[in-house]
Amino acid sequence: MLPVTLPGSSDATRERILDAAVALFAASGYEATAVRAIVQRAGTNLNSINYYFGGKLGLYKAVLQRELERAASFTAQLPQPDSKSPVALRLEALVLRLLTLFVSTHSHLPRLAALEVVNPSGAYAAGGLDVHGAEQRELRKIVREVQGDVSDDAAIERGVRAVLSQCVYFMFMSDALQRVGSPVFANAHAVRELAADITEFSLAGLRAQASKQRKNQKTE
Amino acid sequence: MLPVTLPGSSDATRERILDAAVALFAASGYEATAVRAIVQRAGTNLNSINYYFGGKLGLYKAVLQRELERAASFTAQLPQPDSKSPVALRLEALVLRLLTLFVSTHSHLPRLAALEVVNPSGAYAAGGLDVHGAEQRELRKIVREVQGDVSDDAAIERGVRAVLSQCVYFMFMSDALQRVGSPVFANAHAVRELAADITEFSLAGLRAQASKQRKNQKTE
DNA sequence: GTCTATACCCGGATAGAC
DNA sequence: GTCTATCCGGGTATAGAC
Repeated sequence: MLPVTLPGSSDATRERILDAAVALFAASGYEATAVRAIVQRAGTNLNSINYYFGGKLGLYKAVLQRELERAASFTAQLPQPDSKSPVALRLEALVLRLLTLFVSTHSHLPRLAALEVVNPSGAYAAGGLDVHGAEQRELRKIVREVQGDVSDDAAIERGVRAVLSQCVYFMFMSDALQRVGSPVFANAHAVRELAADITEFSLAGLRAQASKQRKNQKTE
Repeated sequence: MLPVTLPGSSDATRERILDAAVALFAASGYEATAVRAIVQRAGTNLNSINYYFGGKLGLYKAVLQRELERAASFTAQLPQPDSKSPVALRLEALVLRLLTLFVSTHSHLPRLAALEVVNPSGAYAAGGLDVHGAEQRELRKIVREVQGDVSDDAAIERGVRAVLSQCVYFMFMSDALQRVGSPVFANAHAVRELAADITEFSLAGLRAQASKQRKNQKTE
């Protein structure tokens, strides 16, 4: 057994490797990044990755884990409205939380996640967005609330998909949009405006879905 | 100069290579697929790729081009409503066209495009969705029409993004959803239902955006 | 225990001989 | 058109220096 992930072996070297690795993995994906490039950027020896993480895959997993933890602790400190607040407010807060996760310029998580969804590396078997399980559960709750009496499981799924897809869009596209030169979200203000817009759009959409459903149920 | 893309050098071998390549590129992406795997699948010699396409990259470009042409000729023969039809119908037809492009199980284009957007290979410089320029232009037109008098450029952008994001979602996610075991769209009927749902949702959303805009303009 | 230098083996792409 | 050789870069294992 190698001293791969022992928390006791905490070193600055380990962190330096992680910092270098997350940037390169995010830039080019798992397969395309060479360990030699990582150690060069980190200023360490070729074997350091093997020593600290047991190999390239171990390093990759450590990178993903650290990014997930950071993102979780970040969203945890975002303002969360009271559960008695009106749905509109709660939805807007949730959308903002999702967008912050997906578009944040200070984290490499969105890029890593996008790469992982499109081209799973096997590091996370069920590579999906189950990462954000808490957010998804809350979204379901809100959708059901807006749909009211007509909400069956299928209707909820449709609503969740409609809202979520508008947010995930930026996870996949923010880099591509930037590349083309489209207006991106530099500051927090722009993100808040976007969240408000998506909320407005989605609330109306959800209600329309529900009223359609109501009509269909009558004719049956 | 090598006889790389000359239409005259048409051979069955060339097509066999293309068929094998598109499947493998779509499965694993450009970098991850080995030339050896392609020729093995095609039943040709190792050097055949070099001979017909001048190299791996040349083959990849040829694959993309062929898929794009096929997709274009396919959507061209989809029913297109009269421009005098009500917006709802035109929007639904457009959404269906987009979804067909993004979710079609008989084409590898969506997967290739998703890979290319997230991880551009340089084969297409402005790697975006400008591919579907015609669809985007029509979408802008419809959005402006729904928004009516309050539509400025920014408002149109917001509307287009909201509708488009719901469709592109499936380009990125359909494989991941399938992997998790979520209900996917096996038949054309399911896709039509989805298109109807997205249209319903989006029409309501667009109108809400417009009325919000109207209110804002008053208070200014 | 932490870091370094080197050697190994594999697989990929391309080019040249036939 | 085909087969073979060559070269390169990849990740990993080993042995040794601090």
